[in-house]
Amino acid sequence: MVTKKEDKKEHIIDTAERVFGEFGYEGASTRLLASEAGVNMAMLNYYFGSKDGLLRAVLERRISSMRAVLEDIYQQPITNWQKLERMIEAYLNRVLTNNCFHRLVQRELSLAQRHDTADLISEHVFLNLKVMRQVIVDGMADGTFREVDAEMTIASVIGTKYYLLNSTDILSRLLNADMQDKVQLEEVIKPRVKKHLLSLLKSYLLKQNEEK
Amino acid sequence: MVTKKEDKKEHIIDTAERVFGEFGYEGASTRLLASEAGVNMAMLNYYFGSKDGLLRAVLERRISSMRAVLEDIYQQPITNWQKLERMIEAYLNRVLTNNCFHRLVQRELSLAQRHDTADLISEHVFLNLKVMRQVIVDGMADGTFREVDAEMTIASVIGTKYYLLNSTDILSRLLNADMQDKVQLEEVIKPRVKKHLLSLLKSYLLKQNEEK
DNA sequence: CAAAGTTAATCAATCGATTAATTAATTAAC
DNA sequence: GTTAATTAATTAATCGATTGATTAACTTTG
Repeated sequence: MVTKKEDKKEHIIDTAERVFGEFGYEGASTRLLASEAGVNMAMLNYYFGSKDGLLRAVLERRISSMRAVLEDIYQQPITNWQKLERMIEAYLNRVLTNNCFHRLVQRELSLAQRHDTADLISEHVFLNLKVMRQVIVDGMADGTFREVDAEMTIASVIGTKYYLLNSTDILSRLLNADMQDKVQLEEVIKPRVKKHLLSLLKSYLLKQNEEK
Repeated sequence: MVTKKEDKKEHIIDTAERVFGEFGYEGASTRLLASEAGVNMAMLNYYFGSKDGLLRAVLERRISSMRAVLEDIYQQPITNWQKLERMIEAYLNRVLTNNCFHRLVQRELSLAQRHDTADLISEHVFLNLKVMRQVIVDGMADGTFREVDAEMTIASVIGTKYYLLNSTDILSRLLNADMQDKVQLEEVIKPRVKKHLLSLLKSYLLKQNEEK
């Protein structure tokens, strides 16, 4: 039964995603990874070859799907503002739901001395950013958006989300909400970020933001 | 001669700040830290007690001064917009210049399983954010700012800088500039971020942003 | 009974930390 | 001032613990 083996692999990857996210790559020992997943330590090497292979498996599982979503939105026959709206919403859902994963990604990217895996992510993330930038560039070209620094605007959008994600502790205090709590995150924080980002971008990008 | 000893300690802290920033806390071994600083490994424990003590020394050196700067700006007899302007400029100068340090701080804060030192930073950063938030709250109270989500607005400002700092590699490609290069960072990136953030906040916060 | 899956035991390497011995710097004695 | 005594600074060697990885034996599966 292939299913059972694949289920086990999936379970290990699930666990590793969380443990890597909580402890960092260096901080998560193979023994910890194994015991958290409830398997023998040797199984990690049996399935993934090495600790690095496990990290790669964690990354590759999620890495490509995000761009597919963005590309799909980009192709839709809607206004550039609507595209931006949907992209932000899609990104927000991804990032805040699979928060362990995105924390892991962000942390590994921030290391100057990186693993080979970092380049793997780097390329994919870069392409994601380019799609989002293109929407802003298109919007400026067709005259619906003001002339802004497209790249920096993207950086502000993504930066807001990553900051929320990676400084959970501090922001929980500032926002008066427990961001560790999945329910609060989903029902309070997420709508709040969404509203904020859209309102921020609306007043910055859209020319006709006086009438409403 | 006390100076010589203190110079040596300072040199070790300087080096540790960079190495921790590049490799992460777990990734930077005591042997590496020592050899990069050009001292015997035992000297680290002699001066700082432990690896953790060295990290604490790195953090404590910079941690308190930022708030002093912000508090000073907050007390000045200027408009809230001007306060915000100056705070952003001050923050930007700090963060982009001592980038290794701020990368280190952010990375340690993003770990769910943290060192005691993380709480030390957490408190200070939180207080910094509160001061900046207060400026926005004040501005809304005196009617010069629109009614916005003050906490989220702060998150966007800090988040922008955070993202620039921690995804250097990707953003260098997106911005078409080498952010590792100190000169370009100082003369190209910094003014560009500054202009972007101020222009973004201006259109979002200030009511009279039509005339100019 | 052959292949895949799983285990406990163990590998060398590296981790942070400490030791005891040595050198340099400071202080005290005269 | 010179020298002896005392403290501080520095070194190489080594500590036990833990790291990622591998082995060989064992169990399950098809």
